[in-house]
Amino acid sequence: MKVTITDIAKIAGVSVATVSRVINNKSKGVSDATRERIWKIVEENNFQPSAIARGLVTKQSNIIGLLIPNITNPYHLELAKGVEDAAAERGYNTILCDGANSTKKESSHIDFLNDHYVSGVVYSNTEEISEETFLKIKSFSMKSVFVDSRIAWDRAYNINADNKKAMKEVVRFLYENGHRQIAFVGGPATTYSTIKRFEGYKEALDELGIPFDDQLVIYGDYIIETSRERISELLDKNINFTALACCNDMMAIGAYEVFEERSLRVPEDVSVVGFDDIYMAKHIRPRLTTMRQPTYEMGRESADVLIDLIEGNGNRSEMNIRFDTALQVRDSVKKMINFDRS
Amino acid sequence: MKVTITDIAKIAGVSVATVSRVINNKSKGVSDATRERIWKIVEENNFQPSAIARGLVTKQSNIIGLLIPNITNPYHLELAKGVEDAAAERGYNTILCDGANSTKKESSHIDFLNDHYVSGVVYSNTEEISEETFLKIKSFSMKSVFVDSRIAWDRAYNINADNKKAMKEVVRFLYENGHRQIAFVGGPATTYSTIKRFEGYKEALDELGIPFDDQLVIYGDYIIETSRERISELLDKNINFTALACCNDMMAIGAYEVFEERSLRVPEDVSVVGFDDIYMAKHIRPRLTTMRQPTYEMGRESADVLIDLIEGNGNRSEMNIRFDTALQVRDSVKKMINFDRS
DNA sequence: GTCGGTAGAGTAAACGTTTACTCTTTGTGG
DNA sequence: CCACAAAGAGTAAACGTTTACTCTACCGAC
Repeated sequence: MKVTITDIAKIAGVSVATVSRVINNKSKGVSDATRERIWKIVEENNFQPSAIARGLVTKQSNIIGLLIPNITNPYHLELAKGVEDAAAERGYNTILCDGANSTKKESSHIDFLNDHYVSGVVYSNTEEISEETFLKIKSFSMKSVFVDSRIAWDRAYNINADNKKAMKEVVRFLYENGHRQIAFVGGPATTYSTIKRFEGYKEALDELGIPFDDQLVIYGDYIIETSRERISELLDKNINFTALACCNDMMAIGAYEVFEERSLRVPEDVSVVGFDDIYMAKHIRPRLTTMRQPTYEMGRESADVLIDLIEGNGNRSEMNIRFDTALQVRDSVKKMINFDRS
Repeated sequence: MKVTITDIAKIAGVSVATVSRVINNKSKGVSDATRERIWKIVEENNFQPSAIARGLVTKQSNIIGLLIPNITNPYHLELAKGVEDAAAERGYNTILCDGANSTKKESSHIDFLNDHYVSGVVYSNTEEISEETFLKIKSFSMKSVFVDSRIAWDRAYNINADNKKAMKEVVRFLYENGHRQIAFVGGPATTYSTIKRFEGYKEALDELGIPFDDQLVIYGDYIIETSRERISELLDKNINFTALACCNDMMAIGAYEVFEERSLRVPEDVSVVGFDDIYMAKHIRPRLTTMRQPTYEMGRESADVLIDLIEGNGNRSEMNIRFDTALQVRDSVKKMINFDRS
């Protein structure tokens, strides 16, 4: 049988209220002597207050939720680690929910979190969030922070990498290495990160005086398989390009595979740049040149912002937090002889 | 304000008990007419019973926990997906806890799960579990299932691949391809899976008449980095070997990298076999030949066994469940000219 | 016509906390 | 020495369910 606060009170010969005050570190209402005595008894009996009972009255749980679209993408995992670590440091537990790109699952996860009085939730890359789900989020009392998204809601904090700037940098880098025909491999076209990165791509092209060719723009799904399909199709159309700017590393891996099947060498025949810098990027061959996002840090920041919000000490004026990225130059881009340079 | 069972009762003009009977699908005590009427009201107001309040009285949560040592290993993720899917199908939610190889974290996770009346937990590969933690597990009322472990406890269900047989097969395969000097790259030497695989390695050697050389046995940590170190050391000692039998794919990836640094080609100069068949195994180059575990299925089975246990309909006589593995032959093993064959 | 059984429904306790309110004792300033 | 504040501690309601027990009405068998 589990030991309860009543048991402790009985042993100590005090009321439950006093025990409650002690274990919650309320500064008032109990003498130092009693306090110490109770702590001792608590420890001797290793009493753990029931999170459930407490939750029932406080309507708080010291739990935050984290909703990610797809657990198999290492990017989200690193984010999750960041969220978890930062939350743990502040005394919160994290419940990881894998939305698995399914609206139904997503919705049921949110219900679950709400039922359990989860104090807040971090939504990652949930661009495709359904109207119904969003209504729920708004009506529930859980605080919300959005990563890799841009939610038009005055109570939504948004945390993103500086996607536009990052992709501009990728294109410039490619340009400086002599590439002029650069294809853009996006995630879903409705996704905030992809939209922003496309803007960067286009803007860089403009600034560099490279004509935009919409045949060089394809959209995948942030996963290997669809990337393979799209790139195969691109190849089938016999459109010339010397480099690929991918919106994440998984799609770059897909590209590697297609090129291998077609006996095209990376980077000799075609250059590839990824995005994210997942763990695997430096372990595949050739090592992937990629735009590193501070994923772990972004996760940490998300949790911090969320918990500030929950605890009401959030006087953050800026609701859109942006992180800088950094290009990791490795072996997947060929330095071409650049005829344009004077 | 959240709508409660009392609200529903008021609207329907019945007692809360009746509403409770309806939403819990109790077969007795309420007429069909009333039942229908209440369901309608429940849906109109989209009432969700508070999991917290319910948990307080039932001491049940319809949640299971999953404790894994290291979330960055894709193997555990696949397991997690299996657990989650199977649990979801039976109406349970899963809380994923990343032990991060830390006893302290592990212990606090268990407390957390217990506090929340989690009905049961799946422990994955927690060989290094501390005495204290184990005492906790035993004393708590949560049901337990262990994957990739072998816990000596009469109430512990153990779920494993047939590790010994699997590793024998790996060695035989290598032998058949002409390899005679086969190094064994284990995880932590105390780990059940590594112990069993080592047994298989040794037994295969015996049966094939290959003398055992303990210099060819090294132990890593199931992660890339330590594998690199250990294999570097092995190479430094100038001990001859033509093939590596690794206890997981991550360590095989580590091997690839060391060999590359030393300008050794896989498989021309040295062959590598992995274990697990993680997602990445077919995406690295050369494609990794590896012993596939039905990881996802094992996750599903774990959840199923656990929930049977929880719901008390578990008349499983066999407490040790074993899964078969299957060798995935790809490109990392060289077929040597085999002088031994007649 | 009475008795017993049963279906439908209500009553209230219980789960383990937190917390607003109350009570008692002690200390302090004038 | 009195009035009053403050510190220490207790009382009991509340949180939203489930469930054992009770009650009523109706029906059928004898």
